Amino acid sequence: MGVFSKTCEYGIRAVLYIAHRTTDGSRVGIKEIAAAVDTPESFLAKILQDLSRKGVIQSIKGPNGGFFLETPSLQRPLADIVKALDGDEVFSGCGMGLTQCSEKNPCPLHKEFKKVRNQLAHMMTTTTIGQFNKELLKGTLSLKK
Amino acid sequence: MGVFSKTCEYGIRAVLYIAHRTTDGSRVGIKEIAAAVDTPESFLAKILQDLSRKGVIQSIKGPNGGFFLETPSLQRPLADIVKALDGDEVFSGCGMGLTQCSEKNPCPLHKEFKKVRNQLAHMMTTTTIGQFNKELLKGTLSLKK
DNA sequence: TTAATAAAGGATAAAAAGGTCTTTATATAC
DNA sequence: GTATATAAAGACCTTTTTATCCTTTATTAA
Repeated sequence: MGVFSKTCEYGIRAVLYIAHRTTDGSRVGIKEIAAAVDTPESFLAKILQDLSRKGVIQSIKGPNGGFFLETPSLQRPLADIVKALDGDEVFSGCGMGLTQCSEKNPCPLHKEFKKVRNQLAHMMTTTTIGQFNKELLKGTLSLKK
Repeated sequence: MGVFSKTCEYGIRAVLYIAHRTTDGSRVGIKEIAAAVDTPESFLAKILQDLSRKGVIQSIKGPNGGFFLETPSLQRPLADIVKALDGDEVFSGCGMGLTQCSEKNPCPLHKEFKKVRNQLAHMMTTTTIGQFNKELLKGTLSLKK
């Protein structure tokens, strides 16, 4: 088990792919996306459908349709993808699974785990969906395997 | 989904409980442990059985038997519990699920995610199983709910 | 208006995680 | 030895996650 679910891993990869492939208002189809980020096509379709319903990405049906990102969407943090797919437990939950864990009623790991959580949250909220576009176009960053 | 699996969350809580309850060579039974850390009893039994087989904790059957920790076990890092139950993907895996992700073939998050991972790994390898015993005895730290 | 295209939606299946129960093995006390 | 207490082991069951497939709906273009 990684930090994020498979659903979320696939989602992040797909959204970053869509971001750098559609800067010009064009759209990209599920087949191409799934191949490019190496995920099961119909499972990814469900995930993108979900992200589209939640407004993280945009989509249009029919010929020349597909998935794309409106310009403002490129400024959104990656954390939005995670929250949409996995919820925000990973950013706020107790490391040992205690629901009542807090400053007043801390678990043994509370203080230290909070630092890690916060660093993860900070990283995912300051990183935007669009910020890797140049490097993805250059091919210096990978989205598959 | 949190950072660790339920199995692992339960395991950590149980081991810390055993640690502070058995410093004098005594043992503690599954019933008491499960109640104290608020987990399903027979599921926790499986988890402790696994940790015992792997040498993270010790156990003895029969009357006055139960789970306990040999003195050296108290010095082991919490990371050992995580590795035994969840493997070490959480400490070393790619944030986006790429198996080939590396310095030479990095995913977009590689550099930043590595910092988070390393902080988590550092925290869990420098924290020992026995280090919370005093506070647990005092009752200033919580292991349930 | 029709045909083609592509995502949305729904039903289902397979695999993994989470959880329960019963039996067996082992240690202790009498 | 016998009875008893306790963890180990194994067989199950349930829920969630991961995954597939088929039908419907929306859009476009001819």
